[in-house]
Amino acid sequence: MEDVAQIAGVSRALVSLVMRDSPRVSDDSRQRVTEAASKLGYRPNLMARNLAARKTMTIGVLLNDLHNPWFAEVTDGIHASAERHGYQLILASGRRSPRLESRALDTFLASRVDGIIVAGCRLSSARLEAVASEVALVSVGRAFSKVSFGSVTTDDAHGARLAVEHLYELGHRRIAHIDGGKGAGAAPRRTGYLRTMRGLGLADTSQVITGDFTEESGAHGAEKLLRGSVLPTAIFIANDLSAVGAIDAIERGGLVVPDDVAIVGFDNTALAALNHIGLTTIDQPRREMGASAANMLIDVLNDRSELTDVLMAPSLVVRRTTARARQN
Amino acid sequence: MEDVAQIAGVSRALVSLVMRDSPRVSDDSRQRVTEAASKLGYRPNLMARNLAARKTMTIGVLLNDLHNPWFAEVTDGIHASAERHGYQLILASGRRSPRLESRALDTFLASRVDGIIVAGCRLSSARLEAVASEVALVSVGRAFSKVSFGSVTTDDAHGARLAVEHLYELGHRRIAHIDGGKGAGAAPRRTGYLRTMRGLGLADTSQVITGDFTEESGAHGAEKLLRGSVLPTAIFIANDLSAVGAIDAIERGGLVVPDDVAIVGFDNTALAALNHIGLTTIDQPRREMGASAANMLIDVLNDRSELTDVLMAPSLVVRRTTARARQN
DNA sequence: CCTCGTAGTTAGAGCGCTCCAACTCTAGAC
DNA sequence: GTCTAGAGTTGGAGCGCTCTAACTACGAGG
Repeated sequence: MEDVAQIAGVSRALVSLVMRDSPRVSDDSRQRVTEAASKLGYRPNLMARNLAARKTMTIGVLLNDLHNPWFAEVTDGIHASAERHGYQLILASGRRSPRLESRALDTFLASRVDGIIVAGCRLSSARLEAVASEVALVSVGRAFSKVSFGSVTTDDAHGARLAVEHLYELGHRRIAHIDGGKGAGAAPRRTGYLRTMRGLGLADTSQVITGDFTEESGAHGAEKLLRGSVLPTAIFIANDLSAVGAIDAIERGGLVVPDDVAIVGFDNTALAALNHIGLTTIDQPRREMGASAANMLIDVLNDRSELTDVLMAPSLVVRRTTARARQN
Repeated sequence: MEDVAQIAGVSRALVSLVMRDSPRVSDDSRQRVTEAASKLGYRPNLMARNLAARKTMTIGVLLNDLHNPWFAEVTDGIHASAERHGYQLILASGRRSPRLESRALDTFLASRVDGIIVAGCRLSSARLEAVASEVALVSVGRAFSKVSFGSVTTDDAHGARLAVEHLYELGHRRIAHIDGGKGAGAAPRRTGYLRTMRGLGLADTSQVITGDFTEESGAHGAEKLLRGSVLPTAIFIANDLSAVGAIDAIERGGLVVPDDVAIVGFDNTALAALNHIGLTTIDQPRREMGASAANMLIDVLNDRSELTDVLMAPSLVVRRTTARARQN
């Protein structure tokens, strides 16, 4: 920086101003500095800058699992919002391990990020609260009750309701559910299903099979249903991956989707959209969730608002795995 | 840090040594410092540390597309190796845009990362070379000829050969190829296909349809083949996603996979492994590629070796979209 | 009893930047 | 011609750490 200043014939402070795009620099000086900088291949040192400025303009984003496209889309939303407001992103993957997640958060804190967004985080409420006491934090995809950080989640119960009502309107009455066990969002989807069934007067035909969001659990769940005495005419399944497993099991069992059994998934991942699969499913506005989380965080960082809990509305996406129920 | 030193009754420098796990500290002092630190909630400032130490022990990882699971697995490999050697990772997503990729690299340089790994990067050789002149760089998934940085890639041509030979051994003779156009790795896969066909004396029945690695292009390619006068009995397709599109088109055309047309994909993504799809494909050792790239980089950073070009061996994964050719 | 080596510790000079207060220099108002 | 405002610029004091070289004990060796 010193050298750039010397070549441009100005002071170090002026170079700093130019580098930060300050408006209080004459065009003449600006150009001289810019030229000197590029001639020397000078590039401001971010660490020194952040250290001196006492802020980093970066947001730490902790992704639970890079393998799940859900996170990619949430990140897209975060990215868009952060970029618009001039914030940098630094990503870290927890690789499904709470230990790694915790360590990544420590790194964020040590790097003095201005704020943190955790997506699908498995960490305990207490741990997150400890982190949130040092820096603003927003959780997306998982809600926490009365805590010191914000959250953005989908209304899973409502999504379940959309799925069941869609099937009901198609004439289905025996609607089963393969759930996601203890996974994130599984509980509200399950209770949403049960409550809607009850509301429609179908309480006595409702049936929940335990699953765990994997393809295999979907297949097992479907097989279990196929073996039952009364076959359901439709199955609402807690996520797309499980739904694909279920479809597979059903077809192997010699039945046809959607003619014999209609299927509704959850998440609307790219998987569901594949033509070969064409899964009817419940969409979560993932990009918007990411953007909303980032906006909330940035607003808080600039003292424009408080951290809150945002609930997003899911929506039904009809494809080819649901059809009108046959008379039977 | 000053406060911690005071409470522990030692000097600032000693606190620094304790924080860095230096062995030249007595157990007594170490404990006193540790206690004082946790009492004060003190956490070393990474920026200040890196600034003073003139190294960051972090590797910047540029991922081209978070949506593609290929990158997640490569990252897993990088992560494992980096962790073992005490390096941090900072991830950035280029979101398929060369502009964003370039900007992410600038951020890495400004952050003074010790090294950079780019995965599936779309940037020009010249741009990467400019970056590589400032800091060690390794490219994974895309090879460059005689340049100043390392690379780790799969032997795509060999993979293509495995695919074609597999089909040949099953009795197929009319084997078409739907390629990946200008995408990364598409060219060697195409030439590998052509060369193998020629080697097997099938030059006159070889046929290349242009694609672009998307599902749609696979479907279009298959439709084009279906409209042809002589239907191939097998198709080798440049990646799994396109292969799924092709299967879809073939089934919509009233034909059966693999009985009427056998299909081989490339990449062995999770998609291929789905039971509902069961795609025969060519596997790339993605984790190993990531680990290899990280190892190479770290070795170079510690002056243990030079940057080189590593070629990984792909392998055939047989599932249910290939079968013995019918007599016809 | 006096060196000598070693483990443990320390002061102080940076690392490369931002920010503040103060300064200089026009140009317009009177 | 003086005064003032504001634009443009400057020096210097940090930001929170590491690192070097030097210093202090303290027991072993002569």
